[in-house]
Amino acid sequence: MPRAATTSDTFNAIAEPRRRDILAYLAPCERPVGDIVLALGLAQPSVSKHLRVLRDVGLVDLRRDGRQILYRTNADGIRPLHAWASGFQRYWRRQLLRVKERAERN
Amino acid sequence: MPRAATTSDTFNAIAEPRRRDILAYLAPCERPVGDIVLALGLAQPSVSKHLRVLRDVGLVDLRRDGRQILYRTNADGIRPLHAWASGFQRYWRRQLLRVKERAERN
DNA sequence: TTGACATATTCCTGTATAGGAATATGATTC
DNA sequence: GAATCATATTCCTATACAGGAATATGTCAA
Repeated sequence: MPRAATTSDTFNAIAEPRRRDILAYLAPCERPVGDIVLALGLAQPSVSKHLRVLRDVGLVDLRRDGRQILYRTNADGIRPLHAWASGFQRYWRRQLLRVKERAERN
Repeated sequence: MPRAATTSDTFNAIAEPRRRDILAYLAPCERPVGDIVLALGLAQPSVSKHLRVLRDVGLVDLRRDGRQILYRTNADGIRPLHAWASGFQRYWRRQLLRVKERAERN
């Protein structure tokens, strides 16, 4: 079996560096596709396809405005990722504590 | 071009659900490979290969103990992921604030 | 309606897998 | 050293996919 489908898994969606770039670019405020194309220097179809994936997993929302389509990040979509990473924090603390203790013992 | 290599990118490494399972299992304390195999019900070669990837991107460390090899999560390896996700938090707050304001206005 | 603009969707291809099976490496005990 | 236990590494195959090119869809203006 190959890798899991990007469309079904948020983690796979953000595995692609360009999609992370797009998310970062959209984070401050919503933008039309054309702006993303110019800002990141990617081909328009490529951007559209990445946006499609991000949309399928709920990482971005869109809204039509005349000829343009404005995209924006979706807080709820990103939250699970943050939650997952945060879940390890208490273990990090424990690890850091251990390191500290070892240092003090010597 | 296909997706980026799992070995070069932390995000790709955690894109695989089984690797996330392994990380979660290792988070509380270090474990030999055999324990992971039993706990997650995966084939031994499969686990070894996943551990290889996790190791290459610095998400886990290992230590030999006789015949066994004990693996443990590496806090420093996971921190960048958490940092990335956290970077969006201030925008989430802004979004949540907007939602709240709209609600109060109505 | 015709054209121009903005974005989305095929179609095609090379590539990096993930899993299974078989095998190799390494360490321990007798 | 031989047998055994624990883990790693090939080799093979099917598959999802990212990018490029071409095309389709949808919207506005004249």
